[in-house]
Amino acid sequence: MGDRASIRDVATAANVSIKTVSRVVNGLDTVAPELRDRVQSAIVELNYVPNTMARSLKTGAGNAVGVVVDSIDDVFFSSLVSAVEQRAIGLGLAVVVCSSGFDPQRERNQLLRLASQHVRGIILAPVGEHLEFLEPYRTSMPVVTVDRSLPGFDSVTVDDYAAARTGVERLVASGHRRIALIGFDRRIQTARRRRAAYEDVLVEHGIAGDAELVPDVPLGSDAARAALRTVLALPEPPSALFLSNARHASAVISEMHSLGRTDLAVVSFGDFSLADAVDPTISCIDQDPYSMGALAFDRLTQLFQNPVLDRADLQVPTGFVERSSHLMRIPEPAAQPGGRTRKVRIS
Amino acid sequence: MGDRASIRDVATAANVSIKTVSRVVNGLDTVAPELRDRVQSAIVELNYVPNTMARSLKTGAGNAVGVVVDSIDDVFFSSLVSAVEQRAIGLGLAVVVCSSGFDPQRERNQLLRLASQHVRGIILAPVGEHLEFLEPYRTSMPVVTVDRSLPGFDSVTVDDYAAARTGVERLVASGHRRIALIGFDRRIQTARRRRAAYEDVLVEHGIAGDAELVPDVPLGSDAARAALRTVLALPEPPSALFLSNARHASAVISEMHSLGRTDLAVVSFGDFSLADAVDPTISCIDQDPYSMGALAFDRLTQLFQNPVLDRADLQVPTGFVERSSHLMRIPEPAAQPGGRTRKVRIS
DNA sequence: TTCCTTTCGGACAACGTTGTCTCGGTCGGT
DNA sequence: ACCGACCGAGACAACGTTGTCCGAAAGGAA
Repeated sequence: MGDRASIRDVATAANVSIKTVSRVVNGLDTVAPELRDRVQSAIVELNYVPNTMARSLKTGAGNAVGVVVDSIDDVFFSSLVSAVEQRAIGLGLAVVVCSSGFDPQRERNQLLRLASQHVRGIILAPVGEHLEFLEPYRTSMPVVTVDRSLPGFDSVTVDDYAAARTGVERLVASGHRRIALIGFDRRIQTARRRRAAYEDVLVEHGIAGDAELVPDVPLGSDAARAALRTVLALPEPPSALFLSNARHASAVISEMHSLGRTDLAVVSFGDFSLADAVDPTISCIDQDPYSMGALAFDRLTQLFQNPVLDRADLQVPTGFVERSSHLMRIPEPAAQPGGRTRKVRIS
Repeated sequence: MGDRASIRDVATAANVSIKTVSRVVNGLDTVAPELRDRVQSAIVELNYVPNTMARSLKTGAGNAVGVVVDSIDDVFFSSLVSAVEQRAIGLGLAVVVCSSGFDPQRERNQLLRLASQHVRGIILAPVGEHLEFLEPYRTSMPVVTVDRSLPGFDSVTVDDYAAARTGVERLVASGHRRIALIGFDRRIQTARRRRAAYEDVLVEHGIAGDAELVPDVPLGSDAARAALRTVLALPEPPSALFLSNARHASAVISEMHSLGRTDLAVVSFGDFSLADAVDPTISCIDQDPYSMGALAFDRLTQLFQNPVLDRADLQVPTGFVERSSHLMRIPEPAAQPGGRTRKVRIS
């Protein structure tokens, strides 16, 4: 009662050998119907559940996959994790979630902890650049990176460069020449790629770049809000925003509204809820985190079956969710300093 | 190389006994410095990580906690899970997340699976009413419910009734007498409590109830959108909405905007991002899911130390985030059918 | 009836770890 | 110098499970 029933208890209760119970539980071998019934009723009577840890210890194969992301409390990653978990259920695998908090040291701890748990494999949004310490475990514990790639690892990403180009080009097509990039963090690979796309598009259109329009935005929504205020306070403020990061988009939009600056053209990298309800509605590059999670998990299961597969960099196509914000016009040259909200009726 | 190093490999490499390695790894007993160094260099050389499963098997104590929620892809639960994970890191515990998908059968499977994994304890947003099958495991695996309570289990909730009363009273105070409740699902305990509060407030103010203003809303954002359209199509449509569920709030707000019906007064049970950016800004009852997760985890750790603690029902205080939507006035009696947006300037 | 084959149950070891026990060695005290 | 006490290290068993092997029983054929 106090302690849990083990296979041994079931065996004595059913008056059979331990091995017979094991056979019944796993259903692999044939057992006489009479005995099978005895065993099964003993199982329900004793509320026996096989000890997965002992089983995994014996068989060597774990029964869980690990997921390491920046934070679970992030629309992008929670959707991704959700996809992984849905898929994992089908294979009877548990999902262990860990957050790296964007700290390479913590990421390392989490990964080693997952290794010690003998997880079957890992889905990782990498932070650190140096994951060589994983090498000894890679054969028994494949790793697939998501959102960001890492040399030597399978990855599931989007074409950041191309998608970001699309977004910036939409803004340029609406006539904007002062476009701020909010969400840049040099530590993040995707942020660097998106910035490169941003700068290339500007150059191709003969628009002068301005480093002040690309503030460094570390984690946290406060930083994004501050970044918005900073660029708006510039002598030559931007007329458009390219939000390179879904994590910060809500905060920036919220700050725009509280400042009454809804006259800015906006494109967000990453869709988010209510993007279609704020005024103006926010045009987004859709990353489809759910598909990314599902694809990463599928790739992981392929690696389970064949660990020496050639590396693959899988890309999930992005979409452009056409709403209205990217069409916002440029204000007249004689802009009122510190002017109030200016709304533009769209088509 | 192919297989992972075990404590035995370390022992032979360092030329000591297995037990000595164990002592070094756990740092419990004193080991001669010379031997300790030998062992430690063997550990780094072989990339040894102790096998947590074997350890747990031997010691009997698991090293993970399970979390079972409706869905991880839900702002409320992802925030809650995030809090649990943050806390768990500090104790070196892994977090296994499972979604019940609001299916009692699936919830049962997940719980039994967690039992078979010998998790240390479980944080559960209960769906099913009958969890007696957990009884045999409760002493070795405490359970704390969150968001919803269950007879016989510790719980962390909010005072749904009182909080919902506050919300509905705000709407009544603004003069509304036709208030729709969107988000009701009879299967959900909190939904029932919030509905009770809603009805009590109406009765106390002499307002006639109308079952048509309380459509049944099953899961999924489509259902919430449909429910909104249904109540708005009523002969006597509501002038105010009480959104009893954060999960559906975004969908309803989005639908309001796409229908151009931003003239409705709104109070949402549960805050969400951009509630302060849509027009009108949405007044919310704040449930503080992060605190709920943290508190549930803390309670769980108390139960680890003392499994026979008296049951406790912990309540996290709610706040009312005063924005503007609950102040929306009633349209004049001569309402224009299908009228366009009507904005009301607030104080 | 006897032998062979088939079929199914059980004893045993092992997965990697830790708790218990014991033993050898060393140090200090008298 | 001898004895006792203490401390550090190793042998052994066990956690719950499964894989391997073997033996026993039963059934069919000659």
